Amino acid sequence: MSTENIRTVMEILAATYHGRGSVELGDPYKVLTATVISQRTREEQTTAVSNRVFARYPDIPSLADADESELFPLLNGSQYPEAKAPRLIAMAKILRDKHDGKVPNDIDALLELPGVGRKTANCVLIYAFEREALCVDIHCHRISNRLGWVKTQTPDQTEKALEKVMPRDLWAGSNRLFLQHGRAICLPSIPKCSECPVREWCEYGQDPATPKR
DNA sequence: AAAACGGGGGC
DNA sequence: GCCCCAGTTTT
Repeated sequence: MSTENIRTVMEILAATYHGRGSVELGDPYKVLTATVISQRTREEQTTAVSNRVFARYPDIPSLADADESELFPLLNGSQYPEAKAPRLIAMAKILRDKHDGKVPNDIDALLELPGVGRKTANCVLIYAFEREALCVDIHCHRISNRLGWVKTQTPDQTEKALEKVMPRDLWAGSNRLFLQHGRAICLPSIPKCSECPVREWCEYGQDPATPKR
C-alpha cells in the first residue's frame, strides 16, 4: 500500500464524511473529561452525559472537589460509570495539585492520569491542543487492517505501524474519518462493502474472506 | 495475552 | 433477550 493510495483514501473519506461530531476543539478540561466519558460509549450518549457533568462541574477545581456519590449518577448512560467516577475525580485532583490546574499538553503526562490510555491521550492532543497525533481507537484499528495498511493484532501495534505508513499531516484528521466510516459502512461484523466509497483500494473489500478484526 | 469492568439503546 | 459500543486497568 503506497503513501499516495493512503492519501487518496483519506481524501475520499473526508469528502464523504464532513461533520465534526461532539468532541469539538476547545477547553482542554472539557475535551479530556468528555473523552474519558466517551470510552466504550456511543457518541450520542457521550454528549448527553458530558453535558450533565459539565453543568454540575464546569472546571477542574469543581470536579476535583466532587463527591463520588454525586458524580456517579450523572455518568449513567456511559459505560463503566462506577469505574469512571473515582478516576475522573482523581484525575482532576492531579491536574489541580501537580499540573497548575491545567491539562498538560504532553503525551507522557497525560498517560499518568487515571483513566487515560493511549487512545484518550492522543485524542486530547488532537482536540484540545490541535496536535498532529494519531488516535487509534477500535475503528482505526479495524479499518486500517481491512484496508491492508497494517497487519496488527492490537491497537498499540496499529499505532506504531500506522505512524510509519501514514503521512503525518493526515494523522489528526484520520480520527473522525475512521469513526464515521466505521459507524456508517465499515461495520465491525458485516461491513457494507458494496456501498463503500473506498472499496477499490481495500484488501478486505476485494476479498471479503480476509479475516476481520 | 487475556479477563474484568457491566449501562443502555437498537434490533 | 441479545449484541454491541471513541478503552483502561488488573491479573
